[in-house]
Amino acid sequence: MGKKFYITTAIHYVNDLPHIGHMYENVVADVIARHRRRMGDDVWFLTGTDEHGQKIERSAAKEGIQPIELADRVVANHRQLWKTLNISNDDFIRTTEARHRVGALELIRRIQERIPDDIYFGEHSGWYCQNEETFIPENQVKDSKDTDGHAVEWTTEKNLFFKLSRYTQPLLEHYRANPGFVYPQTRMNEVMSFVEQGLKDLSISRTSIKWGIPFPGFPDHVIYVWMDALTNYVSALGFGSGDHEKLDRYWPADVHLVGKDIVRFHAVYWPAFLMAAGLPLPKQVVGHGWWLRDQQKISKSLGNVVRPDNIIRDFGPDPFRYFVLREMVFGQDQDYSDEAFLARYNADLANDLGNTLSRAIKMSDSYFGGKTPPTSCDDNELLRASKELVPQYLAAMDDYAFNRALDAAWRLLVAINGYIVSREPWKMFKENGADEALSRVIWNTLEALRIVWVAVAPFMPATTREALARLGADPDAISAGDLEWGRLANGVPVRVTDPIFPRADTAQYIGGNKVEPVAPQETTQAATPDMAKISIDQFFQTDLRVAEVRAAERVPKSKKLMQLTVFTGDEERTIVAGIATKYTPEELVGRKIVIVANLQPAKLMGIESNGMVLAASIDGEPSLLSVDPAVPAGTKVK
RNA sequence: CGCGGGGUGGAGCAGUCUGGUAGCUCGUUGGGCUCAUAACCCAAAGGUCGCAGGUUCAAAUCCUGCCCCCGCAACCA
Repeated sequence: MGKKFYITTAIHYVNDLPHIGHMYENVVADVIARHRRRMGDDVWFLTGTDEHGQKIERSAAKEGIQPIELADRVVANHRQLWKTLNISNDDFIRTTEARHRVGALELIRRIQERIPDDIYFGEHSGWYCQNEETFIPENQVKDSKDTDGHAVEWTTEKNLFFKLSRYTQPLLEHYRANPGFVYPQTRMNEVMSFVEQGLKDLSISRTSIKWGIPFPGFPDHVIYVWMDALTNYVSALGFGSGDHEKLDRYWPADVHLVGKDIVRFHAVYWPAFLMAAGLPLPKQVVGHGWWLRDQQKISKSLGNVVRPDNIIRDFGPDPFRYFVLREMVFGQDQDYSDEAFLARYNADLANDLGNTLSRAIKMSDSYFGGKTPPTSCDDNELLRASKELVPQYLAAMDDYAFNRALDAAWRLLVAINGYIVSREPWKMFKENGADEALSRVIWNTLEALRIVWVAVAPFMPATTREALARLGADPDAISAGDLEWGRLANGVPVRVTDPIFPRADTAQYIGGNKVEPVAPQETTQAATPDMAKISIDQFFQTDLRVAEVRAAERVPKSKKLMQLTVFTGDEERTIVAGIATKYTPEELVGRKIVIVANLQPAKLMGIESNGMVLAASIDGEPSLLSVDPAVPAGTKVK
């Protein structure tokens, strides 16, 4: 066995089905794993699921089932998807498994044993929502209410804390000594500037959540998020179990592959925990970018979640795997669309890779009786091209620059097509039959193509097997050595059959099969039938009035806010409204609008707002309600 | 001075770390080929690489300043 290589994805949260972002992460990890394996490494590839916490608890309660039942169901989906996508993980860890609980408890025990005051009982204060039984982040609290309108109160809870502050310097030293610890570089910079500001101690338990691992010695507390979730990377190797064979072999991890949003937790919290427990740190945290939809972040709340199930169903896993790795510059964000997929599918896979396979095999089949040509060739332009491009390909793979790696392979493909046209084998055959010169030309074509497919193998494992078999090559010969020139045997059968990537009719496909992402749910359109009906008395509690805008100015530094001075018939008052994206101060002054006059005052960007202007909102674009200019200010609206 | 990403031919993007003829896909135009999946090959048109300075023999690439766009965060009572 070669040197060990341990790679992990983040564990995915089971409150929902996986979307393209999860798929991408696991495919990237899989490509790296497959590549390392064939380079001779002893690879261990871990993925899994994060299953504890409030959201699961609540979703399960909503369905009237136990959290574990919900988790089991969603996990089955995850596992099925990874199977469908041909993800070659060696293990799958669930945070609800006994082995994980054992590992998490062991981590805490080791920290307590080594540095007793690194975990201490202290106070955590914040806005607590009774209804949701949780602390609400400061930025989601307005007027003692959270975003769902539930009352919150400033609460102090006694919690277990981890003395993260102590690790500010050790972490910085580690970063300086290991500049490649976080990749790409921009993420490293972010992490460093975050840590340089000084770290605060971390709350690592909750009493408000029941669905979790009980904190040792504090039966009312469960281990909170990161102290629980991050431990999966060692608990999956048997940490704390007594059987440390895998742990000894594979830890520390070579790569933690995660989304850029959680790089911080993997590059700060996790190494700090490990330092405290006296365990070696992972070698590298690699942050990938996000798939966007129409330039927007994909999120459940926006309702624009992309699940390219139709693409995978209709084209199989390999084209999808190819697409996400070819299209995205590793580390950056990238927009997803079915159209972009189809464009690449047709151009790269059908026209280039697939069609070249067809034409090469067909020629060998007709000229050489269904077999590869009898004569090889060890000096020609395709050989030289492959000698130049294969090292570029390998270097790009090492840099996680998958787009460049694939580009190198495709340049060889372009060379092959150019070579075919320049030699005109069909003419050679017509003039001189299947002579040695023709044999060399066709063999070169097949051999170069074989190398292209070997290069593509980690990306499209299933299709590669098929293609190599058609070429008369060994379907399993995809190791690094198989990228070398000269391995295709003479006189072995080739297989002419249907196109390996049939062209897709883009217009037809988009028209017929496209699954549009769910339209954003506009909160202002929430007039659903199940919305509780109110009495007319309740309605009249709202004091709606016509008001005249006397003055308007943008709130400095604010994108949306406009400060209005309005006349309500008896007084002037200040209202701050989020309409600056649509209206200019000039067009507002003098306008008659409708306001809610008896609203509690609120401060927005430091300005007190007394009331609310009414506006219809389309995709966040406000359109003010207005009345006939003749209606005097102060008129009641009902 | 909140954090980050981006501005490269009509569209979408590489290239920027490690300066040295500006590249890919799609689209457009003309030609070639008929082995192949209306595929493939060649050629052409089309770019002041956001702007302005600077460093350099040489800048898309390095430095400084500025402008614009997009996320996140902070505010759409």
